Amino acid sequence: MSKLQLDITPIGESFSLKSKIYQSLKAAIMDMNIYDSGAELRLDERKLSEQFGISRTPLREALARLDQEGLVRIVPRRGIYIVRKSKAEILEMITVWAALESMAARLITQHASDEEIASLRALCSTFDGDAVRARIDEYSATNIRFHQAILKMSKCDLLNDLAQSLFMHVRAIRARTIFEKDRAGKSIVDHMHIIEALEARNTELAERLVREHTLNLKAHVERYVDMN
Amino acid sequence: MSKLQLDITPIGESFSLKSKIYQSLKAAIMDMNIYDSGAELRLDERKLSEQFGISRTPLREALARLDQEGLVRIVPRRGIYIVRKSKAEILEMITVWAALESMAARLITQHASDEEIASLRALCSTFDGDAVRARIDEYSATNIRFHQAILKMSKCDLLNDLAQSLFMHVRAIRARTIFEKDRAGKSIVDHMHIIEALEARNTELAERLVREHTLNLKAHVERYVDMN
DNA sequence: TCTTGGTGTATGGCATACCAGAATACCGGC
DNA sequence: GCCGGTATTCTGGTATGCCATACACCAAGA
Repeated sequence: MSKLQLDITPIGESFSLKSKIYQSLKAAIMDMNIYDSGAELRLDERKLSEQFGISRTPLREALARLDQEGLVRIVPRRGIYIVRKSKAEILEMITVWAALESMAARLITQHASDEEIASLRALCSTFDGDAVRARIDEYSATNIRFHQAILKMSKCDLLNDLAQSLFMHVRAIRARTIFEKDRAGKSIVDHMHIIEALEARNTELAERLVREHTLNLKAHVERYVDMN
Repeated sequence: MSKLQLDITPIGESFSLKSKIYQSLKAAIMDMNIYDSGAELRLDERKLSEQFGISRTPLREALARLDQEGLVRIVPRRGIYIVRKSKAEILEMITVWAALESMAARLITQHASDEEIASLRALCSTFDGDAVRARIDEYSATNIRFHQAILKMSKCDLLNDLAQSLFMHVRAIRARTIFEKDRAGKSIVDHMHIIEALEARNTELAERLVREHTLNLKAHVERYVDMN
């Protein structure tokens, strides 16, 4: 079947240099394990601009943006440093995450379709019992997708975007904590209960379960995670 | 009593040009009634840099920051425009605000001192009954301070900062809606109930009251505010 | 040996010049 | 008078160079 209409080009997006640099730097920082004690946390404008093969201006704009997002800190006439979040800051982020995601759950019970809610089961049912222990990393990815799906399903872009930007900072911690198998097992049970509450359109219960689930993570981090 | 020690200057902070420009522009945009149909929404880099008496570079950095915060939109090779938030976006902001402030209330019941909570009464008791109608603008300011005090009392900086950045966008709407005297009266009653719940350390109730109070504002805006 | 002053260097802040894409104005042909 | 094409201009993007400050190192004097 031949095309009857012009399939307009994917618009190419024509990314500017600064946005490409921004994404590249962000990815690089997030890939790097910044909580490793031997990590190099200092960045150099001129060296980076040389490595990227661009001038300092777009690089500076990208760095300024990362600075605003809290991934990097620019100290006038001192240097640019990758930020290592303190434990207190991580805990605050998890707290805010709890606020956002519980509101998302509330919205889902009011606005999402049954089909959408049902789709959450796919992000949960793949694992049960011992399967978790065997494929921890795979479970971890699914776990993350579950929470992101909830945020997205709220259909509130702002809620989703804010949570996303928080997640960026918390992901390293989250991945670390999930390794304790007790938490992984309990997590799946929590998720099932959350789905059931959403399906029952029980607004208050869904909100509470989501909040408690995340606040449990907070308590766990507070008690057991040592960040030097 | 004469000083026995040098009172070292508060270090002057030595704000950089870009941060000064940023604050100046931000204040200017917020002062301006951008929802007036006759408002000039276009900004010109070169003209602004001339008016400020600086070069384009720091100005651009300030604008980039405003762009990120959503106050301004930079369109490559087209222009820089002051953003007029859509009603949908305002509603999303109020929703997120509700999530944040209700979490703040929760934290207050757990961590704030009795004295702190009691101090909220000062932001509420000054007005009763007819006094509101007489001094609407004064009440409006107090009303705003009440909510900001709650956010701050949560002692969660992130929560406070995020809410603050949302508030910047919503303030114009908030000021407008408070003029209906029914809302002002009901608002005071709500505030009193919130304070009582906080004092009773009733976590769930305080959280719910705060959330409902803000979601009521959302419903009101959704129903009655016309933003063209 | 310790302190102090100076100098060199590294680094980000700022100014300026040029570039490329987009909108608009202008002009010629139909 | 209308349409299409070209030239000009307007605008943000990028490159580059100078400047001010913070720090390190070194030398001279107490």
